[in-house]
Amino acid sequence: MPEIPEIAARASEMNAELRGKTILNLEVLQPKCLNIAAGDFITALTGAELKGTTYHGKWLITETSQGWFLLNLGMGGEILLVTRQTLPEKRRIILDFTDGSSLAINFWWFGYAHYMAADRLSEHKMTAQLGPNAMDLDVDKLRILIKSQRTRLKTFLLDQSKIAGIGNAYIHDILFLARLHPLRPLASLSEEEIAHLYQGIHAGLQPSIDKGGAFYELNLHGQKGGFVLEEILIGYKEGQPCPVCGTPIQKIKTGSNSSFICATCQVI
DNA sequence: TATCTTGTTAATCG
DNA sequence: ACGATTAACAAGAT
Repeated sequence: MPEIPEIAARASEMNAELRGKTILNLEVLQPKCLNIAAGDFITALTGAELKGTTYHGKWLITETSQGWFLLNLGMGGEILLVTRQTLPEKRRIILDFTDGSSLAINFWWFGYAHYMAADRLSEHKMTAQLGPNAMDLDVDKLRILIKSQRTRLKTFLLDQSKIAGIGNAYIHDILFLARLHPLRPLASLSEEEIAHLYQGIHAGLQPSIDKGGAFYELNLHGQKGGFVLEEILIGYKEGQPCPVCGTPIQKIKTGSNSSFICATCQVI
């Protein structure tokens, strides 16, 4: 479940370690994750030199000498810098570089590997529709976004077209830190509560950003992120005591997904 | 075996 | 048009 902390770490690693590598050839083991035919994808990127990598929401965006390479790891996956001799068992796309290294990309379930021509990045719908990165929002922009919506808080935070990069893993702690219930109607939030939400987004994401993402995702060298289970406050801790008041943490249904809350600290 | 899970889009209904 | 809900899609763990 890569969200902002994991994606930011991957972008930084790719930016530092892949820049300057030239693609010798590509192997596509799962054509359905592409946005164009596999043959066209391979033709487009063969011979391309990788440049910088940035991210927008859950998308990794790499500039190459022959256009854009965009990756979305979906519900989780690995981007491993290996060689043909050390290929991981699970891979869906492989980029072989002229220096003998290879990039093996896997999604554990859904994911996307897209190509856009150099002058057509703005036509890539899935990234063009994204809102600002969660950590780039200031409290005034957040207030304006909230005023224009009438849904519930959790739905809003997960809507990538409003705020990009928050997923259903970090959101439990973000809402707990803000002392807000996931089902709160947006329109009922006070100015003070919006300020708490802003602080919750930062306080919930920053520790993991500082540690290269969560333990359940791997970096380019197969090492786990430094943000460990013990640092998660209430997410996935059903039945354990709330760290603030001791009330057992509850798992509740919020629409089609689940949320972990402290029913004492987070009142609707 | 049946159910659950991290993402995103599309279709539908009110 | 908007919000809510559901299904679908390429798996894997329990």
